Amino acid sequence: MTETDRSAPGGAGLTRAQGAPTAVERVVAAIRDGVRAGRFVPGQRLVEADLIRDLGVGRNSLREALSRLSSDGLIVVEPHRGASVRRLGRRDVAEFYELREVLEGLGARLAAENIELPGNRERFTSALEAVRDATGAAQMADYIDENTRFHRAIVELAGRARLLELVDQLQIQTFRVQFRNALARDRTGMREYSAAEHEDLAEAILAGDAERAERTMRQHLRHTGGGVMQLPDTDFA
Amino acid sequence: MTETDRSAPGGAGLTRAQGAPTAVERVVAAIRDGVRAGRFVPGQRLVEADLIRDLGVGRNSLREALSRLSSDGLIVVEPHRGASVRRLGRRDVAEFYELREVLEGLGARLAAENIELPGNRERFTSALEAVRDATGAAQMADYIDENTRFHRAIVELAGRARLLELVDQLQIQTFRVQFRNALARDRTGMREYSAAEHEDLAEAILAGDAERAERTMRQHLRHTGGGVMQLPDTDFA
DNA sequence: AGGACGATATTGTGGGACAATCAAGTAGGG
DNA sequence: CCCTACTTGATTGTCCCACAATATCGTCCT
Repeated sequence: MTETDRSAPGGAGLTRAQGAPTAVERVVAAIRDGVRAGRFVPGQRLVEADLIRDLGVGRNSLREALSRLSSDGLIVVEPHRGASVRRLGRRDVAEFYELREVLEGLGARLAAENIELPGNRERFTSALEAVRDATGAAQMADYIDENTRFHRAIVELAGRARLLELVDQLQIQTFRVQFRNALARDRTGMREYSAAEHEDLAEAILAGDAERAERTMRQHLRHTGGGVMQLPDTDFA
Repeated sequence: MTETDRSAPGGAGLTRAQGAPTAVERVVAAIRDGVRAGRFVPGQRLVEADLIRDLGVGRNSLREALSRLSSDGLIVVEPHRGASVRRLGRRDVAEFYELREVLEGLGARLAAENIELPGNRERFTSALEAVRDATGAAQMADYIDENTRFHRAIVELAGRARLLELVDQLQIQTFRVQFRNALARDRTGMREYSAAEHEDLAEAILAGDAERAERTMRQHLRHTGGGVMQLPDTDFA
């Protein structure tokens, strides 16, 4: 029936091998992307029966998918009340940026240390140019998206599987909040500020200066998080 | 049939509310404790049918439990091959300690900042005295256990839910390796060294010196991790 | 109007069935 | 005798159904 579409390179489980990206992961991807894109709004209930009908999967597969999403912190499952898209309060967002600071700070440090490894410099400059181009993109959303990719690329260079997994989870969360208000207040001034910090960061990494890379990354995320925290209450839970 | 025993304060899901510690969590706790205690050895296959029979649950519940454990990184699930207890290589263990360093470093910093909050000082001194007593315990395993509790207590003081969750996961992993060889080589010298670092750490936290608390914690974990990494290959995968 | 009760909706759990896939053992060819 | 291909068995992936447990909400009685 349902064609096994083997796309969805999202960033599934990491302790999981990849042989056939079948079934349950389709649901995980669908809901995750739906939340990211805002089709599922925070607090919205995710009724099993509806999802089964819409996604065309069995209840087992659906429930397992919900379980995984719950582990990732994207949804909340309350006993006998079912799943709902997680609401992010100020406290949550602040904690996420705090964690990103230490984790991506470590990632930047390691990336700088590993910059001489074969292929790494090429991969990094490629990601850097992509985010440079996106600075002038028409849609703020596109910039945020490319920005996320840039940060992720750095952690990839670090070469730590579990670290990458953790950062992925946190990025999705902060991505959500950033995205929510991206369309409304599109302040290109913020982009340029962010872009300038990216250049500093890139310089440090390309120079192999681990210490400076970490410091710059942490500062950058502190600034970004601070900006997000200044948003009005309506953008949170 | 099976009485719902509401013990198991292990540290289940954190985005999950607690109303009735029912069913699936029983399986999670059983397997998690089994792995921790060494009843399930790394690499051992976890066949669904066997677990269903031994634990007396349905396949649905069991599979959901395995899914959660996989998310926590305690087991590995390969498509069409089933679940098995995760094998920890040197690389894995090194990464775990690296992550603990930044995460618990942050935890110690926040704990120092929050030491004046009502009840915190009491809770901390209580945990400190417990680990002091355990330094002279008969069994090395008991010391390791109390040591883990001490570290966890610090992160609890930090007051960050997600951070505590991440640290819990990592502690279980490093706990496994430490525990494996605890019985064989019981070097009390290591305990005393570790205990001395704990005193430094406690002093910093009680003094509210966030900077020093973080530095001391990181140094302590670096030492501990270094010690574990010197173990022979037989203690890893 | 307020509270107790009951109907409805949804989830938690167990069990069964079948296809897909993997692992191993066996038979056939060189 | 060794290597390859096929058959067989074991195990998992997925779906379906049924029933119990629980929450949610509307109704009725006082």
